[in-house]
Amino acid sequence: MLTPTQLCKCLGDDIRLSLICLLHGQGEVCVCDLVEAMQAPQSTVSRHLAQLRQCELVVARRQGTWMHYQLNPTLPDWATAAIQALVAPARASLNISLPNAACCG
Amino acid sequence: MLTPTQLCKCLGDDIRLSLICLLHGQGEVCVCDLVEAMQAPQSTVSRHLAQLRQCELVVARRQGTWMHYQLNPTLPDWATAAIQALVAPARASLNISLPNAACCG
DNA sequence: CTTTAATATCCGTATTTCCGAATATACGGA
DNA sequence: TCCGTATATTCGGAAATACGGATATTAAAG
Repeated sequence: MLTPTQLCKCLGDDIRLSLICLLHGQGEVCVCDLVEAMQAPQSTVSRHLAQLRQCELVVARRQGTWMHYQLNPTLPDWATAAIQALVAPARASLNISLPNAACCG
Repeated sequence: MLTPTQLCKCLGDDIRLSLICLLHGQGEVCVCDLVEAMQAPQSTVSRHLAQLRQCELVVARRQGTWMHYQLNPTLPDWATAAIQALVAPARASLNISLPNAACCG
C-alpha cells in the first residue's frame, strides 16, 4: 500500500513530478506524447513511468502497441490532496507544457 | 526558494518525514526530544534537521545550549497544504509517538 | 579558564538512485 | 511468418544520498 514516504520519494524527482503534472486533469495520455513533452530519452521516461506504476500513482492501459497512462483514479484521499497541492506550483517551477496534439489517434 | 521537487525530496525519507510530523501542530520542540522520539543517533537527527533547515521547512531558535525547532511558519500555502495532507497518514504509517515530556525547561 | 552538556559538522564508507545505450517484448500489418 | 513501431527492461557505471563514530562548536556553570 502507498505510504506518504513512498509518495514523496516518487514526487521528489523532476521527471516523475513532471509526468504527474502532465497527467493531472488530463485523462489518458499516451507514452509518445509524454516522451515528446519531456524531451528525455524514451528509456528514461519509461523507467520513471514504471516506478510510478509500481507505487500505483498511475495506471496504464494498452491499446494495440500504444500504452495510455492516467493518474490512478483510486488513490487514497490524502495522496490526491497532496498531489493537488503540488501540481500548480510544480507546473510553474518545472515549466510544464502540455502536449497540444495527441501523437496517436 | 522552495520548489515542489525539493519539498518532496525532503519529505521522501522516513526520518525527515517523522521529524516534520513531530513538529507539526506542536510549536517548538527541542532537539533532545526529537532525538529521543526518533531513537536514532544524534548526528543522524541533527544532519536531517540541517537539511530541513536548508530547505527552509523548519526554523531553529537557540536558547542557551538548546536548540528549539519548529515548522517554518512562513511556508508558501501550497507547501503547508501538502504537509497538512501528509501528516496524518504519515503519523499512522511511521508510528509517530509525540514526546510526552520536554527534556528541557 | 576548565569542564560539561547540547548540538553541529566532518569524513570515510555503504547504499541508493539515476542515466541512456542496447536489447527485449508485445502487437499489428503485410 | 517476417517486419516495423511502440514500449519495457537490462546493465554497467556515475552521481547523489545516507550512515554514524569521531570531532568541533557553542554556551552555561563552576
